[in-house]
Amino acid sequence: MKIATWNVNSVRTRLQQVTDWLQQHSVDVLCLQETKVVDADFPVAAFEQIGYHAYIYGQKSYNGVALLSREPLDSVSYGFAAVVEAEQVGDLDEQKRVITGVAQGIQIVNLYVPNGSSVGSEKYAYKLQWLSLLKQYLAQLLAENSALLVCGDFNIALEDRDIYDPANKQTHIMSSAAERQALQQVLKIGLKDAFRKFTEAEGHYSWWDYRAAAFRRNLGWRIDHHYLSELLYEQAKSCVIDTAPRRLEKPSDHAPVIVEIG
DNA sequence: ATGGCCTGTTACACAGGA
Repeated sequence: MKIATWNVNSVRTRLQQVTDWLQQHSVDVLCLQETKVVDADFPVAAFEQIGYHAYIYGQKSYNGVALLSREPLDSVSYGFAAVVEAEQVGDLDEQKRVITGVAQGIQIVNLYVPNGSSVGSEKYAYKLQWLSLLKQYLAQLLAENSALLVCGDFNIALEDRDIYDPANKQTHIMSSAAERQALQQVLKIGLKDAFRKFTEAEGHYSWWDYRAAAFRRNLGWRIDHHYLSELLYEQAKSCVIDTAPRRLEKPSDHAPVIVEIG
């Protein structure tokens, strides 16, 4: 079973690229982030025409996540509040960043973690608070299903080898100590990085800034991840970043990451 | 040293991204 994650930076702008990619790769489930569209305007038909069911959770202009699946998914739910007590969630579901569903028994969680803007900002505090709630949310899901896959755009590079230049990591968003610690706390419930099961080397990234010819120079960050529960980690067969779509005209700034289970 | 680009909005610059 193949599951992919891809921050497409607007599903409408990237529609042709995403449908082309699906037809070339025929993954079982594709998790999209930054769809940037309200549900009524999501291009559902374009995906149904190529054999995918679409489960969408969007908002106007910003954020937005979706699950595209060859087979219908079971138990699809939207936001933290489907799992965690409402008083714990507070306003953290206002931005549409969390969707989950079950495919062939695997609980697939698709996340768009807040960017955080800059270290010490209000958005940064929001990001850390959001990650704290995420831990509760995932712990509860894992207690109900030991086959848990958590993927998406985490906006965090966990290790220095995940960054082209870690020189300013402490002050840079996506690599500060507090962000890394917050994500480590989440992973402590029993999740492991699928990519690092197969690849130890540095220089593998999933996001490159549009500016300064960053992709051509491979000045990137690995911030899009597949985290697997122990059960699935043992079954993982491969995990690769597909840089081909990043080379196209008008690409997303992120590349898709594909994991194969069982 | 800085910022460089891209998307969506009811826009004709801005916020937000990372």
